[in-house]
Amino acid sequence: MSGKQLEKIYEPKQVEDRWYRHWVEKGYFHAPLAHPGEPYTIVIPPPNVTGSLHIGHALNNTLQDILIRWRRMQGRNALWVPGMDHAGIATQNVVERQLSTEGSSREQLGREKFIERVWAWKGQSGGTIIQQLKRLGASCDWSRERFTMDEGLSKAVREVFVRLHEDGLIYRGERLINWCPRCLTALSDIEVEHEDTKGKMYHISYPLADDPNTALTVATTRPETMLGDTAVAVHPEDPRYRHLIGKKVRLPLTTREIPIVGDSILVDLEFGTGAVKITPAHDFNDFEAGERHKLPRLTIFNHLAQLDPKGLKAAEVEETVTSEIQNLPVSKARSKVEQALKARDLLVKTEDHKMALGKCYRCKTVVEPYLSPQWFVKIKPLAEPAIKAVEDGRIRIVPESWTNNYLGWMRDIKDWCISRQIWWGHRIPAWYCTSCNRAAMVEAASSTSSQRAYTFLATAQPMVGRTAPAQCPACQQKDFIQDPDVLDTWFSSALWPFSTLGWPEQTPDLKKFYPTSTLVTGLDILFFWVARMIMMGLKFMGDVPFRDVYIHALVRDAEGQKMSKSKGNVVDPLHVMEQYGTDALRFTLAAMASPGRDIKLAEERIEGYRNFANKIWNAARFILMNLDGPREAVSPKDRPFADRWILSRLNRTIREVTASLEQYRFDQASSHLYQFIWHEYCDWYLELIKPALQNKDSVEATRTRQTLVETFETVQRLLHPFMPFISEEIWQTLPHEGESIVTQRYPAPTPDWDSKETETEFATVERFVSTARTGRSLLNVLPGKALTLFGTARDPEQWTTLVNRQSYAAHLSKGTITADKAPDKWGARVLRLPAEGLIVGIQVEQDVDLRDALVRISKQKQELSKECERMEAKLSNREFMAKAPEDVVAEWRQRIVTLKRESDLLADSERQLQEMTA
RNA sequence: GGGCGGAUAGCUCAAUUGGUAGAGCGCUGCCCUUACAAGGCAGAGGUCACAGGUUCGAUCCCUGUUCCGCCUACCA
Repeated sequence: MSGKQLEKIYEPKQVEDRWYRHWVEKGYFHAPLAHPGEPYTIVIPPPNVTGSLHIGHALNNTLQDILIRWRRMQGRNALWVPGMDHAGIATQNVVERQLSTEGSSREQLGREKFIERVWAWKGQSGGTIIQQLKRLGASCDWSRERFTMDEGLSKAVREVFVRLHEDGLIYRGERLINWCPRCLTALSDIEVEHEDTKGKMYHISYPLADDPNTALTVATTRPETMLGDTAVAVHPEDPRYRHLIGKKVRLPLTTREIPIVGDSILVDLEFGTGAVKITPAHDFNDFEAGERHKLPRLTIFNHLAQLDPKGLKAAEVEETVTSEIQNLPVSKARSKVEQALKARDLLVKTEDHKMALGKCYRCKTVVEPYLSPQWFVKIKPLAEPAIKAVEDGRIRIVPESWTNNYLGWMRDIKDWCISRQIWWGHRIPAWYCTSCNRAAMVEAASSTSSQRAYTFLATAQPMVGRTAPAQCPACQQKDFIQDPDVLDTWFSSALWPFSTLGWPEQTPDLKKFYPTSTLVTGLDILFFWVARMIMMGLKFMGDVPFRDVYIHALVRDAEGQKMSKSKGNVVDPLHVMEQYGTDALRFTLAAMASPGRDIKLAEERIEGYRNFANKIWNAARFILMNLDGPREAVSPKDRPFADRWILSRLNRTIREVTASLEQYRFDQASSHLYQFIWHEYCDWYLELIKPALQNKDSVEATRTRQTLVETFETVQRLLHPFMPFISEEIWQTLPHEGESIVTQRYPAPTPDWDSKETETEFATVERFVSTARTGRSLLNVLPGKALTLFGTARDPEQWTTLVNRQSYAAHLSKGTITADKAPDKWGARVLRLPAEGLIVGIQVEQDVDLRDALVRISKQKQELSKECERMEAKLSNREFMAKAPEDVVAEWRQRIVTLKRESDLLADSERQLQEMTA
C-alpha cells in the first residue's frame, strides 16, 4: 500500500482550522491589483459590530463564498471585501446597558468619554463575528477589512453629506418623524415594524360651540390625542355635515373651541362617522391636513411619550384632567381620558378594532409620531436613476420576482430622515453660530454643569461643511457648536461599495474593482440597504454599485417559524459546525437555497450532508488504498468501459454545476454534485472498477488508476467552493500539481470525455444488474451467495452490450451470466423477469420461499395490464388519433407493444412460479 | 385594504413549451460483502389543496374558492 492512509471517519475539527490558517498565511484570498484576471468583486453585507453569527449570516456568507471561490478558481481576480458597520442604535444600547450595571450612564460620562468607551468596547468584544466568518471558511480579503467608522469611510460620509447638501438634496426642518421613546431617537420609516394589534375604536361626541345640543361624533383609536386636536374635518361633499364647515366645536376636556374644516383627502365618506379629529402634532395624516388648513400644532407628549404638563397647559386642558394624567405614559393616560369622557357622557361607544401598531425595529417599543427638527434626504431625484438602472437591466435582481417589489417601493419612496439623537455614529457636519442662533438654542436633557449640551430648534441656521467653520459670515463671531445629531447607520452603509474601496480618493482599488459584480443579501434589507446603495452609487460614482443582486431566503426552523431567541428555536451555526463540520453546514444551506422560498432548516438534513462528507472521505480512502502501481494516461477512447462512462458523466456534471452557479441555482448545483458523487461515482463507478484494480499489473489497471486520480481530483475541485475544507484535505493527499486547491482551475468540460454510446451501454448494464438484484431480493437469496443468471435482449445493440459487458454485469450482480437468445429454453427453474426490453433469468434453487416473488409478479402484471388498457382506450379514441402529434402517437404505440410483451412474460413467470410452488 | 408567493410521497422540496410525477430525509425487509453501518441492496408510499372551464389530453393554462406565508398601506 502506498501513499497516505486516512482515518476511517472524517473528522472536520482536525482539518478546518489548520487549512484556514494556512490559506490566510499564504495570502490566497488577497486580490492583487496586478492580477491579470477580470475582477470579480463582492462586498460583504456588513454585519453589526455587536453581532454574532446566526444562521442567516451563515447562509448569506456561504453563498458569497461559493461564488467567490468559484470565480477565483475560474481565474478571475476575485475580491471579497469584508467589514462591519457600527450599528449606531444597537451598539449604543449595548454600552449603555453596561454603564447602567455599573451605576453610571452616558449622560454622567459625557459625550466624549462615552464615545471613547464605545471604541474600547469595540476593541475588546466587538467584532467576534469576524472570527466566526473565518470559521465558516469565508475567503475574504482580510487585508481590506473595513469598518463604517474608520477614518476613510467617515470622510466619505462627510463628503457625501456636504455634496448632497450643496445639491439641495439634504435639508433640515421640523417634521413629524417616527420617534422611539426608549432609544430616544428618530427612526426612518423603514426602521418601524408594523404589527397587527387588537385595539379599540372610540367614538367621541364633540358638541357644536353655538349649539351644544348638537354634536359631531368623531372616531379614534387614540383618544388621549384628542387633547391636542386643533380641528375636526368632514368631507366637503357630505350632505350630513357640509353645512357645518366654518363653524366650531367645543373640544371636550379643554376650554378650547376648534374649527370644522372640509377636507376630501383626510375624510373618507364611507368610513367611521364621517367626521375626523385632526391632531397635527401626533399623527402623520393630520400633520398634512394641518398644513393644508394652516392649523396650529399642539404637542402634548414629551420625548418619553408621556403627557407633558406644559403641553397640556398650552392645549388648555382642564386642570382636573391635567392633574389626573400629567406625566403618565400614553398607555396609562388613555384609560383616564376614557373615564373622563364617560363621566361627561361624551363617549358614544367603543368597539374592537384591528390595527397595525408601529414598533421600533431595534427594541420593539411602540413608536410615536413626534414633532421635531430633523435632517432629511430629498429622495425623489436620487430614486429616479435608481429605478431606471433596474428597469433597463443595468442591475439585475435575482430571482426576478423581487424586481417589482423594488420598483414599487422606489416609485413611492418618501424623504429619508437621517438624523439620530444618539452619540455613536457619524456626527452631522453642520455647525451653528452661537450668537446668531441664541434664540434657537435649548439646553438639552443630557446637559450637565461640566458639559453643556444643546439642541437646536427648527429655526436655527446650520452651516454645513467638511470642517468646522472658522468664522461666522453673518456676525464674524468664532464660537460654534456642532449639530449634536449623528447620521443613520444606513447612511454610511449606503456608500459601502465605494467607500470601502477608498472613495472619495480615486484609489487604484476603486478604479479596478468598482462596480462590484454581485451583491448577496436577504430580502429584509432590500430597501434599507440595497436601494440606498444603488441611489448613492449612481449619484457619486456615476455607475451602478453592482450588476446582480441575488436575494436569498430567510432561514426558519423546521416548523417554518421565524427563529428568535425568545422562542428558543434558533439553530446556532457555531454549534452546528462544531457537531457536524463546517462543510456539512455549508452544503446544507446551499442545497436548500431554492429561489423564492424560505428555508426550513431541520437538523436531520445537516446530518445527512455530514454523512455525505464522510462518504467522500471513504471514497478517498478506497482510492488511496488502490493507487499502488503505474498509471498510464491514454486518450479516453482507449480506456476501459467504466472509465469512459465516468468521464462522460463527470463531464456532464461539470456542465450542470457550472450552469447552475451561473444562474445562482445553488440548490441545483448541490444536488448535481450529491447525485453524481454518491450515486454515480461511489455506487457504480467504484464498484465497476474493483475487479480491474485487483489485477494490479494489468494494462486495464494502469489506465483505471489514472482515470481514478484524474476524476477524483477533478471532483474535489468541482466540490471545493461548496465544501472547501474536506476537498482541500483530500486533494492534498491525491497526486496533484500546485500548492493548494484554492488556487487551482475550476473544472471545465473536456469534449473528448463525452461518450453517448458508453452511457447507453451503461444504462443496459445498470438495468440488468438492478433486475437481477430485485430477483435476488424476491427470492431471498443472501447477498453473499452467487447467482446463476441468464440474459437476453430483443434490441441488437442491447444484445451486443449484454455480451460485451457481461463481466461488469456479472460482477455487480454477484453471479455468472449466460447470454442466450432463447429464453424459453433456459429451463423450468429459471425465473424470467422483464426489464424494458431486457429479460433477466435467475436460476431458482430448491427449497426457496417463492411467495414474495409470486405476490410481486402478480401485482406487477396487474399494473401493466391496467396501463395497457388505459393506453388502448387512448389509442382507440378517434379525436386523440386525429389531433395528437404524430410522435406522441408513435411513442404510445411503441410503449404498448413493450408493455404487452412484458405483461405476457410476467404471466408466464407467474405460471412458472405457481408450478414450482405446487 | 392593496400586491406577491405558496399548497405535489409521512416531512422538506424539485420537475414539466400541457402527453408514463422525481430527489433527500424518514419508513419497511434483508445484509457487519476488507472504502464507508455516518454503510450496501431491495422495497412501500402520490385522485400533484378544492370547484369549474379550455383541450384529444391538465399537476402544469384560465376563472373562482379555501388555507398558509411574506411585503406594503393614513381608512380616522
